[in-house]
Order: sequence, then structure tokens, then C-alpha cells
Amino acid sequence: MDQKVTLDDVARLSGVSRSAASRAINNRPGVRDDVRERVSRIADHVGFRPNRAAKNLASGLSSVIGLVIPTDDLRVDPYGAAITHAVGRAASALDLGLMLHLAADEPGATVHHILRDGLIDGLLISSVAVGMPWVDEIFDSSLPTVLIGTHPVRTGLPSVDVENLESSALATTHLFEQGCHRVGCITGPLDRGDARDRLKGFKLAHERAGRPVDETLIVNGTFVRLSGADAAALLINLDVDGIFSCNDEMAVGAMWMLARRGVRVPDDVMVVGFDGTAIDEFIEPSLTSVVQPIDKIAKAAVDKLIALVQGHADTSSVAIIPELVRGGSSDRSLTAMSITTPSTA
Amino acid sequence: MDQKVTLDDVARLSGVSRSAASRAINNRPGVRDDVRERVSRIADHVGFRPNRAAKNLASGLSSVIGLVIPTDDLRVDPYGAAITHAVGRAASALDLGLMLHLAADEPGATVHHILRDGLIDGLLISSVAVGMPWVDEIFDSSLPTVLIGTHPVRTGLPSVDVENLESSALATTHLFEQGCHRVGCITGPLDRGDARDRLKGFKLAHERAGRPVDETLIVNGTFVRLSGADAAALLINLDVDGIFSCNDEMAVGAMWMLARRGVRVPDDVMVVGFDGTAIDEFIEPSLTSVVQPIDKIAKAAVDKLIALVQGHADTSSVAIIPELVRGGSSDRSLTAMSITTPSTA
DNA sequence: CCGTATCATGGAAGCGTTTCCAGTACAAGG
DNA sequence: CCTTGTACTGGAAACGCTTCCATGATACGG
Repeated sequence: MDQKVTLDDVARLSGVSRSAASRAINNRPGVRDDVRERVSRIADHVGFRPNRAAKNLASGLSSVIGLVIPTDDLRVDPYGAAITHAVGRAASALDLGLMLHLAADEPGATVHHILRDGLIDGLLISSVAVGMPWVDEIFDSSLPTVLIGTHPVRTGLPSVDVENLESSALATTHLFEQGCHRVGCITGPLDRGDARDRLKGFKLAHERAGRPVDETLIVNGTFVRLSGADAAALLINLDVDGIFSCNDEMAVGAMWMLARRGVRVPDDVMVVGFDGTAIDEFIEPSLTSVVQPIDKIAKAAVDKLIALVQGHADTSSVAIIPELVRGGSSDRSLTAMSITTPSTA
Repeated sequence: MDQKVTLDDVARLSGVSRSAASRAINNRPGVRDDVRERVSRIADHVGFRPNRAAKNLASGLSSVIGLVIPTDDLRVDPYGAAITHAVGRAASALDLGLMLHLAADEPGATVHHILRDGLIDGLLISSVAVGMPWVDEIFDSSLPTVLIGTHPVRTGLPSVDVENLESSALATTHLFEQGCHRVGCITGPLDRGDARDRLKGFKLAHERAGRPVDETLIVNGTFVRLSGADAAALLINLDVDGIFSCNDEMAVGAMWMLARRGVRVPDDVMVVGFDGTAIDEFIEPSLTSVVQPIDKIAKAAVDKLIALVQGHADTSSVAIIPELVRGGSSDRSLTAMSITTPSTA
């Protein structure tokens, strides 16, 4: 049962040629139905598993896709873990293997490994920042590639991303509706496209509400907790009564700082985040956030990639609509109610 | 530059046979030094990248290892993300590819895919629970496999794990030394070996200190936050003044519950966790925890796996010693000092 | 100067598939 | 009954590499 069974064995046992057996097993036309059935029954019976390497070599396809994710994202940002997990599930649902490439170790070597090894059929690249030149090298290569996120400068790249602009506007507007007058914004690193779009959305909401944007209330963050805490410390002194944090990590940092400074949430300051990674964070009060449907994003990305691999040229950009999930951090009535233990689903 | 360059091309350009070129490039004996150098220079120059599939097929080795990780671990437990990240780094340091297998989707299919596809040279299995029968199937197969963690029943498996018993005793003793008299324990799921060992360590510390173990103060948890919160709620009513939580996730949940119930940490109750995943959690006060050197564990596991792949039979079990990192949750003097923003490294 | 050991070298046989192509059988149409 | 077409079938050539083996060259001791 542990010995290797080759296609030849199956063919011999079935009394057909290797080519016929191959066609039968791969459900390709050119075999009579009864033969196909006999072959696959025998294959099953002897525990035949096609050797991937041989298959790959002969067909040029490996049924494995790659996922490039910045090292830091997987370690410090729960979003990285979430996207990895989601892509993994989406891939195995399609019976695809998933190779993990941790980026930023050795850009040069990495990119060539990925590109020319012939091990993967296509590549998913997550959360790319400007300043990784090798990323463009990949997009310019012949390897099918789909971006998960927004490229800061290039357009016309096949990509899947959460809709950032309108969603951020929605989050900001939500703060206005909840009665906030001075709303601060903690941005992400502005060399990233998504961070820029979220800031744009923040401004857009002001425009629509007929309120001027107070640029002093826009503080640059880096998408990590500490930067959120630092930014919050600044914003407190500027008398904000609302904070839109461009991701949840920074929102958690901000709330930590607010608590430490004795600022009450949501009574004194309301907070809204983005991503939905802090949903299970057990913070008090629970965080209002623009929650990304990560599974949906991952599935869309994998589907798009497979289409690309199969030759369907497609450079479109898919925007997935997130959902504003209200928590106690922007809703006084919710705080009063939230005496029960939050569920972790 | 994007066209495929084969070994034949390199050989022809270098004026040697394909076999000589292969030996030269793979640093195998049987080529004169000057020839070797010429060949590799030319290979470099034309951008030759050996086709992995072909290499794999011919040699039987793929230079790719697999990592099996329970789905939930990657999503809800930061430890899963941390170990994935660490293994990824350790693998790429050795120029190995990493295939990610999310477990528990379809045990049966998964295991066969992994085992017989011939895509990977060896497998790392993380955090296994009893009740996944296919895991044993893998260990009984001929695929080199290393366990990261503790198998609940089997011994003699090649594995790498953090030392659980003494470390838990150390953590518990630490609480005694800090002045705790009634220390509760929030356990992990007791069908897991590591969870059992940590509980044993908790009891061992009592024995050494000559204190009786109060079984009512041992509350079963599941390694997730919510269970920590629930357990803490119980323990509060039992008048504990110290809590040893068998992982950080539950410790965070416990501290959340303590805060909500108005119990002060560390003044009323001290808390110690295990794993070190909540170090950057921005919780107040910072959590004392038995911190696992995850990079070290991952490296040890990968090294061991490679040794196995290369034929060095080795069923030993490596225990990595963690470090007790003191935070404000078990130290009143630290709390007083911790007015500065914690760093995120 | 010859026999022998040593070592670089190239030829060729795989590794386990897919896939092209030429054949064969069989049914339908003339 | 012969032709044409259709549908299945098996032989054989890839795919790009490793590795065994025979060959040829060189150096060494006798």
C-alpha cells in the first residue's frame, strides 16, 4: 500500500495501453466508457496516485499555486494569517497545492526561484508595497499572477481587493452620524495603495457632508499597533471626538492608549477600524470595523488566477464590498447592552 | 530572459556533455575545477534555472517540505501563524520550498495527496490532537515526518517541542514566589499532550512547594480566548489570587474577564500565560508568560526533517527550553513602572 | 616501456507522465 | 461490397534532469 504504483501498472492490470489508461484516469475523451470505468476501478483498487513531478514535467502544469506574503504580514498582522488561511482553503477546495513564499528575505533570489523553477502554475501576491521592485518583475513575466490588494502605482493588473474608497467614506460618515464633530484619521503607510484609498475615503466623506477636512487631524501610521497608540496620543491632544483608524491593528493600539489616558470609548471618543481582524480581540468595548470578507476575496483571487492559468486573459480588477459591523466603540447604546460575553463564533 | 534555458543549452554553450554540466552545477565530483567554473559562469550568464519538476522526477527529491497545520490554528491561534512563519523562514534559509497543508478539511483525501503525490520530501506536522487518525497513518508511512509538539499517546516519534513540564512548574512556582496562595489553573484541551504536560507541571510545582493541589481550582479550557474568559469567571468566585493559564490566548481572555469584573491585575489576582503570543498584545498590564523560542523550534524541526530525508534514522525527541518573561501581570513593581509605551520590537 | 590505478568525460538509460500520430475496428452511406 | 468517416487504441516521442557505465586520458610505479 505504500509501494509506488505507476500508470504502467494500472495499464497492464487493466489490459490497456499506458496512453489509454492516462486518458481514462484524467477523464479525457478517447476511451470507451466501459474501459474508462474498468481502468479507474483498478486504479482505485491498487491505490494509484499519479506522480506529480512526472505529471508536471510532461504537462507543464503542476496544480500548485504560490502565495507571496511579506514576512511581517504573517507575523505581526493578523490580516496576513487570515489571508493565508483563506487562500489555503480556497486552493484546497480546487484541489490545488499551495506554496508559501515569505517575501522580503532575499528579493532577487526569491523572485527567480519563484519564476523559473516551474514548480507553480501561478502566483498570488498579497499586500504589496511600492519599493519591492521584484514584484513588478513578476508581473512583467509570463507567470500568471493575481494581486490581492491594490498596487500603489500600476493599473491594469489582474487583482482582487476590498473596496477601500467608499467603505472608508462609509465608516467616516458613520462617525458623523453618531454625532462626532472632530474626527481624526490614522492612516496606513501612504506608499501603499490601499492606505491611500482609505484616506481618500475619509476625505470624501467630509466633502459629502460639507465639512472641511482638518489636515492636522490626519496622522500617519504604519498599520501596526504601536503606531496606532502613538497616533491616538497625538489625536487626544487635538480634542477629537472620533477616530477612523485605517486598520484594526492600529485601532486596537489607539484604544489601548485611550484607555491608558483615561479617555472613555465611546463616550469621549468613538473609534472605527478597518479589516475586521480585531473582532475576536476581546477588547472593551468591541470595535466597530469595516469587516473584509476574506474568504470571498481569497476565493475570487484563486478563481481569477486559475482562469489566467487556463489562458483566459483578464486584467480586470475585482472589488469586494466589505461590511460595516457595529460594535460598542462607536455606539453608546451597544455599550450599555454588552454585558454578555461576546461570542467567538 | 524569460525563455526557458535548459541544461542542454548550458552544456552546449560550455562545450561539455549534459552529464558533465549537471555535475558541475550541482557541485558533484567528477569535473575538473576549471570546467566546473566555466560551466557555472555560463549557466549564470544565460540565467539557467533547473526545472524543479524534472529534477524531482529524475532524482526523487523535490527540495520541498510540507507543513500540516490544523485549519483553526492558523486562523484563531496566533501560535499557528507564528509557527508557520518560523517554519517558512527556516525552510527558505535552507533553500527549501514550503507547501502548506491545512488539515481537517478532508482527512482522508488530504493524507493521500500528501503521502503519495511525491511532491514533498518530508513533512512537518504541527499541534496534533488525538482523534486525527490519519496522522498516525502518516507516521507509519515511509514519508519522513517530524512532529512539532507532543503526541498525546505515541512515543518514539521524531519530534521537536517546547519543554512543557518543567516550564509550567517554573511558571507556577513564580506565582508562589510572588506571594500567591490560591493559584488556579486554566488547562488546554486535555486530549492534547502538551496541555496535559502543562497541567502536570502545575501540579508538580505544588508538590515541590509542599502545597496540596486543590482540584477545584483546575478549570478546563480549550486554548481559545473565550474559554479563558469563562474559566476566569469561575475562578474569581473561588477566590484565587493567581492564575496559571496554559496558553496566552486564554490568559488574554481571562484578563479581559477580570477587568470586566473589576478584579485588579496583579493586585488582586496575578496571571501567568504560556507561549508568548500575547507579548505584543497591548494588554494592560503586560502578560507574564513562558515564551517559546519559536524560530529555534522551527529550525530544529526543519533540520531534523532534513536529516531524516537524508536517511539518518532518528526518532529522538528534542525539547526546546522556553524562557519565563515577566510582565506586569505578575509583578506589582513592574506595573508601577510600566508607564512607557511598550515596544513592539 | 608497459601495466595498472585514477579520474574526468560523454553516451545513454531511466524517472512517470502526457500527447501526438498512425493505425485499427466498426458503422453508416453509396 | 467498397468507400468514407468516426471513435477508440497503442506505440513512441517528448518533458528536463540525474546517474550509471563504458570509454579515454593521464599519471604513476615497477
